Formats: sequence, C-alpha cells, structure tokens
Amino acid sequence: MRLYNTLTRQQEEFAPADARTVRMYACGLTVYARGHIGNFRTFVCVDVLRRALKYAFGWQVHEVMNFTDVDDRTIAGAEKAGQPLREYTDQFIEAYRDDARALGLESVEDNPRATDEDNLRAMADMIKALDQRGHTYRSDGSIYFKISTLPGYGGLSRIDQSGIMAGARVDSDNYTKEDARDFVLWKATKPGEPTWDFGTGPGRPGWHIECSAMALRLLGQPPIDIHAGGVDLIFPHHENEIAQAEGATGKPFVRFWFHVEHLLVDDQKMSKSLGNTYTVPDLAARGYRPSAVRYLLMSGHYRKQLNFTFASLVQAEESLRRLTDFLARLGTVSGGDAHPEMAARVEEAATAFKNALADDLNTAAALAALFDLVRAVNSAIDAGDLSAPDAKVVSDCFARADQVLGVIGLRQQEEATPPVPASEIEELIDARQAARRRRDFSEADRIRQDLAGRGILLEDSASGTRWKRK
RNA sequence: GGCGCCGUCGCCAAGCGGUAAGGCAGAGGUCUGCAAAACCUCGAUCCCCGGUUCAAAUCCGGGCGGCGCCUCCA
Repeated sequence: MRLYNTLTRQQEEFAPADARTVRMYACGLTVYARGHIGNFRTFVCVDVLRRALKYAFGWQVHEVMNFTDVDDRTIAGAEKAGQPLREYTDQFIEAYRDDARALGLESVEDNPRATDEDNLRAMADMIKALDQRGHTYRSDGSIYFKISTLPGYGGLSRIDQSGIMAGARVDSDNYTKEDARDFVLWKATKPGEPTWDFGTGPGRPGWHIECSAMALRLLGQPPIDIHAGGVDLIFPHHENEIAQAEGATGKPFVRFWFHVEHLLVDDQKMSKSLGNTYTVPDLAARGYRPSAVRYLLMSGHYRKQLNFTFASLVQAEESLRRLTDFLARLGTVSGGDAHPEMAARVEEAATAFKNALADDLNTAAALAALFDLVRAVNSAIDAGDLSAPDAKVVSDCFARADQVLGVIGLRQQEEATPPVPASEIEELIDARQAARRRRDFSEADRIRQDLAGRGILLEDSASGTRWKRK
C-alpha cells in the first residue's frame, strides 16, 4: 500500500522491512483525564491503519501504544486529587479501555505504561547511551539533550532552526538549559514528586524519552516500520524522539511517520477553555451511539482536518443505518441459484475497496465502493435477481470489509441489546400480525407506535416483520 | 515573524491534467392497509482573478477566507 510519510512529505510504497511483520508504535494517551473524541480520532485512524495492514494486505502487526502516566499534568492531577500517581492514572487507563472497546478499537500487542519498571530502566539505559555518545549534559540535577551535538536535528518537522520565533512563545519549562532548544531527558526530583533512580540519578523521565525507549524496548532494533500520532506531536515530541533514538543507537529510528490531522469542533480547535471537548460517554449521554462516532471519525481522510458537529454525527448515524439495514435485508433472501455476474460485481467492489485503502488509507473512497455495491444489490433484490448464494457472497464481502472498518459489527453489537427485551418485541410483533390479519389496523398501529415510543422501530416486508433500534 | 495545510451540491465528503464518486437531508414517483425500508428520477463546473495546456477542481502566479504548528496537546 502507499502511505504518506511525514519524513519525506510524500507518498511511498509501504511494506514492512522484514516483509512479514509491521512493527509500529503509536503515541497514546497522557492519562491525566479521560480522552476526548479528538484523541480518539487519532486512535480510530491508527486502528483502521492497523486493520488494513492486517486484513487487507495480509501482514502481521506488532503494535505498541503507550500510556504516558507520569508528566507535569498527571503529577499535578494526582496531587490535587490527593491520590498516589499510579492510582490516579489507573482510573483514566480504565476509562480509555472502556472507550476503546465502545469504539471498536482492536486491542494492540503492547500497552506499556511509562512508570513500569522495565520501561523506566529502558529510559535510563537510553540516557546512559546518549551520555556515552556525548549528547547530554547535566544542570541542576536534570539531564538534557544537547541538540547542537546532532547535526540532523529538525529533519522531521523541518523547522528553521536559525529563525526560531519572533511572535512565538519560548519554552516555559523552568529548568536550566544551555540552549532554549535543548530538551530534558530526566528531570531532577522536586519535593513531593515521585522519583526513581535506575542509574542516572534520582528523578523522573522527560516526556520524549518515554516513547523512544518503550518503542525500542518492545519492538526491537531500529528502524521500526511505522510511528503514528497526532500532527501536533510532530514538533517537538517526534522530533525529539528521533534525536534520542538516533543519538543513542546511531541508526535511523523510524521508516514511516504517520500523522493524523486534528478534529475540530464547530470549526474550532478542541480545548478545555472553549468548553468544546466531548468524550465518548458525553456523546452516549446525549443518545449517540459509539458506532456512529467511529463512523464519523473515519469517514474523512486522516490527513485532513475533520470538523465535528452534531449534524455530521447524525449523518454518520444514518449512513451506518443504511449499511446495517442493507445487511439485514440480505439475510431475508432465500433460494435461487448463484449468478456469476453478481459475483463479478462483488469482486469489483472488493477491489475498489482495497485499492482505496492502498491509496494512503482513503477510507472515504473505500466507503463509497461499499455504498455503490449496496445500491446494486438492493436493485437486484427488488428485481428478484438475488439468490441466497449471491447474498452469501455479498455478505462475505461486507464481512471482510468490516474487518478493516470495524464499524458494522460494532453497530450490530449495539443493536443486540435493545431497550425492550427481544422476547417482548417478538410477542408484540405476533400480536400486531394477528391484528393486521383481521384488518384491525388501528390496533396494529397502536402496537407499532407503542414500540416506537420505547425506541423500537418495525418494518414490514414480504418475508415478515423485522425490528430495529431507533 | 517563520513553516505548513485547506476552501468541491443545503450539510458531510472523494477527486492527484482528460471533461465532477459516495453519504445525509430535500422534491416527485413505484411499492405498502398505513408507515418504514428499497428502487427510479431531480442537484454543483469545483472561493475569486489571471496564466500554462488541445484539455484544469486538479499545474503556476496573485488575491480573499478558514485552520494548524513554531509552547503542554491526539
């Protein structure tokens, strides 16, 4: 598949270096608060990438997504809550797992926490390696990376190093640095803050070292195949990760950098101060399904800003409904012989779907291929030209597509737990059918309206009545 | 001040030089006891102005508008 590589600023043909297993790292959540849907846009896009690599292109995947559970914000939050750091961050990791499940994120191979001892040790070891190669200095008990010792610094973000700012704010970190661009690897212990010592002196890790060290500890020798994250991380976080990993190993760190653009809300950046951050539970409380959120988050190209509005969420809901209604309808087809031309049409759609994914993960175009097939097959059903064997071919195609999209199955799971017990719905449908048979339509309509009031919609067709959630 | 992205039908959104995908919403029709679903029909020349080309939404130049990064941030 072709992927846009931030490092080269162009699309390149991607394959794992060993032609078998994609080794990828994604920057996860800093667990000082519940992740919002902007965070989850990145995670959903990375999930779709992961699934595409596995299910559409047949590679194995070893993905690492971390939890940053020690930094200024987590420490401040824990202190304010009067909880130990670990206990404080635990609750947000749990929340992440709940939301990830709700959004159908596949679990990844490794979810390291920065404060796990193995990881802290790996960070300390990397700092020691940097020290030996002359990339560090100490100041007030903290250890810094000396950018001037690494000539290639800045290659990812392509930031002009000479003319840094006039209008931009300078690093407000209140540690002492030799050069404003230098960044901290290991922060000296401050009163009341958690502290560790694995051979580099007491203190805690800087933000950037966490990812470099965990990526290489869990994925092995650099370069790794893919490193993913939100665009805001390009500088300084990813730039510094490169500096650390390459400074410590002398080898290239990452082959492909995959960056997801931001989610906006009402055309504005999401931020706490604007009060426009939403979490998955926030949206659920307003009656929106997580499946619709997932659909919305992956309906646009990952490298383009996506503007979140409730109107677009409703549209996502309806679009998804069309897919699930279609699959339900497929299930009612019975009898007949296979039509080769239908198999060919399905094959055409499957190819278009895969080609779209191969084109830098063009999910919008991939969905269009599916909707084209929906219309073609619906027409065939209307014309009585679709057999049960045909329907099987079609539904298999959708099942394969949904391995990558992960949204139809999610929706179907949500449908499986209706607000009214399924047995009661079935009884009411039977009662309504009896009423219809005796042409007591007012009673039939009453039952239908009663169920609608309780969130269940009925649809009559030649093959019987089906129900679905509103 | 520097770097970069974006501007396509009412809304969302593909398009990467060859004559505008798809979805939602809407209108009319078919089907239906009614409804729903489904199908059919109906919609844009692509922010503006120049230029290059046989041919531009797609390339170049200039505007206008929106956004991001340069600072913690997905």
